[in-house]
Amino acid sequence: MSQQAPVWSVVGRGARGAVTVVDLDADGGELQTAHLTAEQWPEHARHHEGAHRPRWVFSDTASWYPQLLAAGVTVSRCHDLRLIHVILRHSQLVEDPGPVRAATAWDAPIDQGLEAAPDQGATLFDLDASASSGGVPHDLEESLAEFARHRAATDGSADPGRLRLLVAAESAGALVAAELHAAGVPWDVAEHDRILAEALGPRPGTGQAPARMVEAAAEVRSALGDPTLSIDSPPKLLRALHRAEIDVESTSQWELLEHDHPAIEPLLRYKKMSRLLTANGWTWLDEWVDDGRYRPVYVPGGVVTGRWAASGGGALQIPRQLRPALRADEGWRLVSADVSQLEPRVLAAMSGDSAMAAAGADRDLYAGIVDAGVVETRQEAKVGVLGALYGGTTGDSGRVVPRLRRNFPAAMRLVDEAAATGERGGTVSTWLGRSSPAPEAEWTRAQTTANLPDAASGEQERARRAARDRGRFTRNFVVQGTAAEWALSWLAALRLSLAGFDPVPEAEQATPSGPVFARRAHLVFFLHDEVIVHAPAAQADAAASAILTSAEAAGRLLFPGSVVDFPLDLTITERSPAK
DNA sequence: TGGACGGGCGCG
DNA sequence: AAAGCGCGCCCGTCCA
Repeated sequence: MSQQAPVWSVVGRGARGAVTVVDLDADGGELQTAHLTAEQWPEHARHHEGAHRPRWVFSDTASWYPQLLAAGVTVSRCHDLRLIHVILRHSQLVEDPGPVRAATAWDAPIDQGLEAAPDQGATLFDLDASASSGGVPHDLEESLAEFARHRAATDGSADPGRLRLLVAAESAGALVAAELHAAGVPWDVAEHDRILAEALGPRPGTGQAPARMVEAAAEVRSALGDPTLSIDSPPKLLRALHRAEIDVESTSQWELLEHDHPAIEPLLRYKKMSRLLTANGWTWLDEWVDDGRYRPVYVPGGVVTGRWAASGGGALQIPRQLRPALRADEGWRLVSADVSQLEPRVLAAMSGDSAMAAAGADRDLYAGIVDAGVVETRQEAKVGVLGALYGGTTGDSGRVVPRLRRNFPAAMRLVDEAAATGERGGTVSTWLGRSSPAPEAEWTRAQTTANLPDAASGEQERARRAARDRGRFTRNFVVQGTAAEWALSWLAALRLSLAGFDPVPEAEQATPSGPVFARRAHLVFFLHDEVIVHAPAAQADAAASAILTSAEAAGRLLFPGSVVDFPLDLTITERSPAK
């Protein structure tokens, strides 16, 4: 009897760290089962991956995959039950009611337990079988049952094709997130220290402020005539500003900039330094950079729109100022790419707005809007488009949006309708079918009571404001969420492409003791619309091509037949420019 | 003492 | 210059 090749391999944990792998055929029929010890499991995975390339079904990729990576095993594809559950549970494309809608252990909070155990995934086998990390079940029976619910929900959905793309992209993202953490961003500690010293003065002793901050603080106190002022306390600072007759409502930099007073310049300088020191100073360096690698913890699906979040290390907020600290290893290159104006392009594609697509035909969509005669300046175009995406109503944005509405009717109709749906308390969905969360009970209650005949006017106003707030959220949700889907599709294609690169010889490895993919071009950073690949110099051009090809593939996959393209700004450097 | 919360600011 | 969306992190303040 010939052995049928598995399409899916469902992984589950048994007693005392044992692992069971059940292979399924395309219809979910069980083919064979392997019972393994914790020690046997990575080797089994390596062999199984090499022989069959199944789609691995993990209860939670963040719990399973780091161990494989630590053992030098990578996999091509997976299905992340935890992440996909969240999507299917809320998607408007999925039949309702249905088995996947029922409350189960798979509804566990998304980040529980992850923060406690971001490294190496040792937790999964340290815990006994009844416990769970990440809040979701890891045992085989639960995983098989949940996986069957996923397939039923997807197959029976209003659009199985789109949902399958979303499921694959989200799961690929989970693999990428684990691999990014394992790889780490090559980080030049000396350069980081140099930037800090240049901005703040040399590293001070424990409990001491850097010299240049001390100077700036003294200048502020002197200019405000308050020798003991604690500048870090906004209320105290505000009172001191008022005493000096600087009439501001807050201590934020943009408001301070409007005033002319000798205290303003040193104060802004102090704030800038304080921010750098507390967010990315020497303490951050000590805590987050180890052995020349910065390893933030990524949280796929951490944002309701489908964007990733980060937990610890502030991966989403590395200041441009520190970009030069990203430096390729000797003999390696950083291949960086970001998409020009991803969100408006996504809007043009999903709405089929041919005028907006035409405006984006060249690399700069904002310049295209100016060239089309819609607005006078690039700045107006940018502010207007952001206003359209975010729901801006005031200032320049409010003035320009009506012009966009006339010139890009299809695009504007899509976001305007998303906003109207949100204001009514309705649900909107991304292009591939991720749906917005239902309004909170308190929101609904406020809308209901505000509509009663005897509602107070203040109550009505509050309810209207809450409705508009929600409208801006749903307006942006469809675009931000679809952009996230494009970016995940880009990542998914790119990581598979890079996985096909040949390993470089031992002597040229970036991190000889690092994960297996560190021997060839590999992803080291991802931020919404931007990727950085760390590549041996000889593979840099090929990596750049892979990045471009993957972006084209993502566009075709999501928007087949669309004329909208997604141009990249791409650079190959040894050291990341500050931009 | 310790958690919740908001101001402020970095990123897209 | 921000505005209008989405985040995370640090700080000070408030309150139990």
